[in-house]
Amino acid sequence: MLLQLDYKDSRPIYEQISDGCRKLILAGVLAPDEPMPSVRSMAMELSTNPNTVQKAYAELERQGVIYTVKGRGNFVSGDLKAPLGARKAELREKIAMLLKEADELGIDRNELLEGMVKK
Amino acid sequence: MLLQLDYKDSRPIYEQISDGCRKLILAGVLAPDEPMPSVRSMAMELSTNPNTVQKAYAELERQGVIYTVKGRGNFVSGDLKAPLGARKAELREKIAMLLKEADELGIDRNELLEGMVKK
Amino acid sequence: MLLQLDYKDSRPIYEQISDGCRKLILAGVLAPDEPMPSVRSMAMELSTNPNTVQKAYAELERQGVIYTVKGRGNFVSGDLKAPLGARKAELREKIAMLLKEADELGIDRNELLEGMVKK
Amino acid sequence: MLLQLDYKDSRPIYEQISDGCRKLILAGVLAPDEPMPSVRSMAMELSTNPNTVQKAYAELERQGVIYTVKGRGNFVSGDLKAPLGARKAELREKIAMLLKEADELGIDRNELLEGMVKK
DNA sequence: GTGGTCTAGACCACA
DNA sequence: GTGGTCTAGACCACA
Repeated sequence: MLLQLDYKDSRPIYEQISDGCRKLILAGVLAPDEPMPSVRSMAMELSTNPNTVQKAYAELERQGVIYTVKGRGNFVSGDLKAPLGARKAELREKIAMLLKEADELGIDRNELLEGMVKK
Repeated sequence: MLLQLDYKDSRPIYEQISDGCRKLILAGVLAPDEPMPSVRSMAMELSTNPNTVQKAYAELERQGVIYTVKGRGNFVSGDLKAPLGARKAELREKIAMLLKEADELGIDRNELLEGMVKK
Repeated sequence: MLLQLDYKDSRPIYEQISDGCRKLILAGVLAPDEPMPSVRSMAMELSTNPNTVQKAYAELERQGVIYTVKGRGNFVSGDLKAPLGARKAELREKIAMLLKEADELGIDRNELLEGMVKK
Repeated sequence: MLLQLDYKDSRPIYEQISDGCRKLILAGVLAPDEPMPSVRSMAMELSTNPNTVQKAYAELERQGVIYTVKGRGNFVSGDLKAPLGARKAELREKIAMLLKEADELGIDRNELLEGMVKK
């Protein structure tokens, strides 16, 4: 796995793990039905506690990004349309809030996005 | 003050207060050198702990948005150019990160910003 | 609180707690915006670990039955329509599955429900 | 066999197998004294662990649904009255519990069963 | 081997 | 005071 924990990050460790995995999975780096690293092995790799990884995986399962088979492990979800759509909606909402604040500060949206988006 | 606390907001109370005040001040709703509501009165108004308002004000002072005069209270900064510029840079950086994630998920930037920005 | 843990129950403790609380709340025993017992106090009362109660409360928050205010505690949700509706749908689905199995075994639905429902 | 495992099902694999087989047998799809698929072949067919199928068969034997002849295999019970009656009682009890919860939530039983039972 | 639950206890941010 | 995170470690069911 290509995950890197950052102790300066304000997000808790379990969230860095779930966010990182979700990103990799939704980006297609991990294929559907492929097994995730086991809770224990990922904990070893990241030098963290298995409970912390478990919490991250539980969140991913809740989001529909992975599924758990008892006694066998965790696997990348077969259908990622829903979680991908959900994430897209989240990104849109976050950007909308930031742009709204810019409006209130009198900052022009196009100026704020200068160089970030092709017109 | 036109502040409204939202307990479903994931941000802690003190941050909602400092974010809200900064927004109002940078948007020009509160004029430079005007006095801020006292810590006590704002705590009363928001039904929250004075320590919490204190923490919010400390953050605003750190950002240069307000200044404190011992024994007299807190006042809106006379020169808001620096904090306004800093906030603008923050907004840009946050949006950039969100757009980068969208790229990685294969979401087109223009599609993501659909209806949020005039072309 | 009127909660009783049952160690013979196959459900894990945290689920007994969340199920029990949800039942009490949705039944109207606890009023909206009333504070839940603190994580620590409920753990004491049930002679269980605070982490276990926390897990139960996290589940209730996810279901929209309670909301958490950092540093203040957990409170009964103000609007219980959604979780009540969700629970009703769950009950319907469970009953439907049981009735479907009865059909397959050749058991008449009306006979199975004998004495449980007024015609 | 017409069994289908569902990894999204919350029941463990062995229980899905025993539930599924019991359903087929009690519904008359498999005739009394007919041989069950061997543990090995069913494990192959379901791509699961033989231990898991073994556990499912043990459960079915305990319930009187099948019987085991050492060295020869597992066979559908000759007399299914007892297990059928037991299952019916189980279904009744489960439904009764769900209806009781509905009562406590103020949901009308007839409304909950809407469309599921002829009056 | 796998994940799931639970405990005891520490430490933190927040109000 | 409150909840949130994390660790270390035990024990269990399941495959």
